[in-house]
Amino acid sequence: MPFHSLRGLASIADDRYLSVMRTVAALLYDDMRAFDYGVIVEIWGVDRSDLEVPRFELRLCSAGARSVRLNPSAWVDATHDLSGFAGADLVIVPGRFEPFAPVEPDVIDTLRGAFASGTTIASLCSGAVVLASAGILEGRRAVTHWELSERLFDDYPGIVPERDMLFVEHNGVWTSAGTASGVDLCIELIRRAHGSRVANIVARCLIAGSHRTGDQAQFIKNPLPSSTGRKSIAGTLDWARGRIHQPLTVADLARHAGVTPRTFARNFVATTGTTPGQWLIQQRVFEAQRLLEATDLRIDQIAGRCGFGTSTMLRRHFTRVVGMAPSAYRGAFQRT
DNA sequence: CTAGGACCCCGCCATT
DNA sequence: AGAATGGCGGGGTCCT
Repeated sequence: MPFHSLRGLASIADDRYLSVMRTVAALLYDDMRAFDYGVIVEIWGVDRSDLEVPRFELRLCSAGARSVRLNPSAWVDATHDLSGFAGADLVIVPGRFEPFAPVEPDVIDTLRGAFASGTTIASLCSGAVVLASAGILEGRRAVTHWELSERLFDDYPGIVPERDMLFVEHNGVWTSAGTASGVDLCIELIRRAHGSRVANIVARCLIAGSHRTGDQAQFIKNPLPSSTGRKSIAGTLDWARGRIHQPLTVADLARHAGVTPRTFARNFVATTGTTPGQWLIQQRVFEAQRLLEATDLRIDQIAGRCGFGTSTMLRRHFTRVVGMAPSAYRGAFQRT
């Protein structure tokens, strides 16, 4: 199965391109989080070509190609030294348990070089500190684990701080809040490069929720569906997804749930981490992605079927959420 | 692109 | 008291 080429498609607000992404270089260094290592290997290191997922070349790069010590304790062998960053489509920097400990100058230089050459760069958890110390986050929106936010943003005032996000992208640089949200970030990277169909397959393999978007809060007060109301939030979400082609409003959802809009919105945020209106838009965009990939419907027909009244509305929200226009998305990902 | 009306979101407070 | 709810206002976003 050929790779879809994204060359020539602009990422958000920048001329940096998310290229085809088949070579992924991960930084290995001492004290790195075993979980982050696991995420990287699980996402890009497992051959799922039998499920029509592109095969990736995963390079595990450390200074001098030395073995590194994971935390909690394990040793991992590198496959490349730092020259493995060259020519990669994505460089990914995992977190450490001592995030502010100094990093070898070679690593910083190599990261800067990769960034300067236009490579997409992503950090997991406290890996954002390494990006910051390389100057890569200067002037960019970034997020990190909530326990590190204050110090990171104090130490590097040039960063545009984001706090209530799971992950964020700014001009080809991606940062994620930590641990589990790294999975969400990695799946989103795959979605951008290979489409939501492939991303959903990978998410399914990981038994991960494939629809956690970056703009959700890091804290979800009540992660289990509350059944205290007449009908659960989850039930209302299913109901709404089943009629996403209709012009639903937040008031409609509240009515279905049997509570006032104020209470509904409050419970909704506590349960899902996002607001009802944003969730609706997100669901409509998901449906639009599905239709763009799987059908030949015109853009205005798709707008009607996913609940956007007009193609203008579809284009506006789609571009904001996905990072490219609907037509470009179809050109890259439509199954023929 | 702009305008203005509808809708959404959130803090605040009273009520249950 | 403490928790959950619902009403209200205004500032922001969305939509026609």
